[in-house]
Amino acid sequence: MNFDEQMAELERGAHEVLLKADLTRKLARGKPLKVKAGFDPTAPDLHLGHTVLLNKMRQFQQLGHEVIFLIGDFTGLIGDPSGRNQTRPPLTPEEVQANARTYERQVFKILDPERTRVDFNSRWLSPMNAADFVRLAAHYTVARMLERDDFAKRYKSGQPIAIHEFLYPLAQGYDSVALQADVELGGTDQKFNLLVGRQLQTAYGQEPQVVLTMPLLEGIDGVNKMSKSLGNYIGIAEAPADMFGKIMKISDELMWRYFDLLSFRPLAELSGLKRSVEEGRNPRDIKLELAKELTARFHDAAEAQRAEREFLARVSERAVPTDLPPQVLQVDAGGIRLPNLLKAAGLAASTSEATRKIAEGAVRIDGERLRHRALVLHAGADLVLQVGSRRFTRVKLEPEG
RNA sequence: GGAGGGGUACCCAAGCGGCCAACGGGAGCAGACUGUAAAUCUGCCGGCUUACGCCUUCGUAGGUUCGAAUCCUACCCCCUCCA
Repeated sequence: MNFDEQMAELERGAHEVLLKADLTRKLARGKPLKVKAGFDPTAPDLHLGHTVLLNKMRQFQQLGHEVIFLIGDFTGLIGDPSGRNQTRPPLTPEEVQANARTYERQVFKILDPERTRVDFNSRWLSPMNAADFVRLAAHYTVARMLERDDFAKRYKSGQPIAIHEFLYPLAQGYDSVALQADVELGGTDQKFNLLVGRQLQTAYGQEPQVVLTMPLLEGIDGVNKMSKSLGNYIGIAEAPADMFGKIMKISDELMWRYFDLLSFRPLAELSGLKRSVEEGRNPRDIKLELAKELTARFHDAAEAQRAEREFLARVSERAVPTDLPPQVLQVDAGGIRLPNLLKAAGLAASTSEATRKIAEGAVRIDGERLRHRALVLHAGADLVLQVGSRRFTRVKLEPEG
């Protein structure tokens, strides 16, 4: 890969590169760069949104650079002011370690463990004393701090800004100093913090890092950024069938966004796919490719194949899945009424909801629609229950006792 | 420290003695449509009940009343303004 191709690859999908000239210069030296990205210590449950950044880190690795996966266990104590999350309960060292292990398990599906250094910023921030912090704070001005969007807004509208909130960008910026980072990656919402790093590095006599921001991935609703609390996420630890199904559920438009930010396919191939849809190819087939690629990444190719087959059978041909693990439920001699069974099987939150779903025609038994709410099932039955088109479960009824 | 405003279901938000399980919007779920979706239209959206009805819910605890989310008292919490 020549130099220009390398630059193009690194800029792919990026929202901004500051300064590009710095990156060019650093790369031109031909030495591996130290590439840093910070992660919150509290949320080890990664979803596809997080992987946008990881994918970029992976690219750097593939080009031979050193990636530092930095867990912000110290900054986690402060809490990034941009979030509305107020004061967080401090994590114990044991919790931080446990979360770190969870991270590693998930992250190495994308990153190369050989070329990843996992570090914790408490390593250099905890030993700092008050005087050290005063010296650090002296390198930045209030005026510059107030340039930050949310600070500016709050200041203007008279909303409180706690002093300690200023420490977050400073501490994060100091991480770059401590690591002597060449590049820091982050979401667009991190831009300010990343730039503080540049400033502080200069103040500490270092060459400033390159800041590369990645866009925030929209969740499966296609509107809000992907987040667990909004429930519009696809977790990377989800079962193949769930992951596949969720990806297939996104809109055609959003699909291209996912291709850009999540797929490892070369740009040329993507434009080929786009063209083929414009020429009349069914977008569904392209979406299947995306679902397969991502499912294979977090599981494996065989599982992805299987998920695809099941998806096609279930959704396109409306078939009932064949090899569901049965749930065994005990019923007494009088049997169990359908709404209660749906609740017991976990397909409805309450019998009231189950009753409604039956009335709506959403409930099927062995693929057959059923509108009879008073139906009673007895021990010995072995059937597949279904609510809507996607939720299935197989139950076996056994006599009580 | 003083003055005022407010806490309603997953979220926003009406209601201000009975017609309130509580308007409306969003989210969600389902049905129709489809290319799987999206968009659109329709329905549902507290729990229990073989449907007759019953039970719990409007910050918390009491009270007034035949009857309260709505009135009274105390308490808790949030916000705004002034100092």
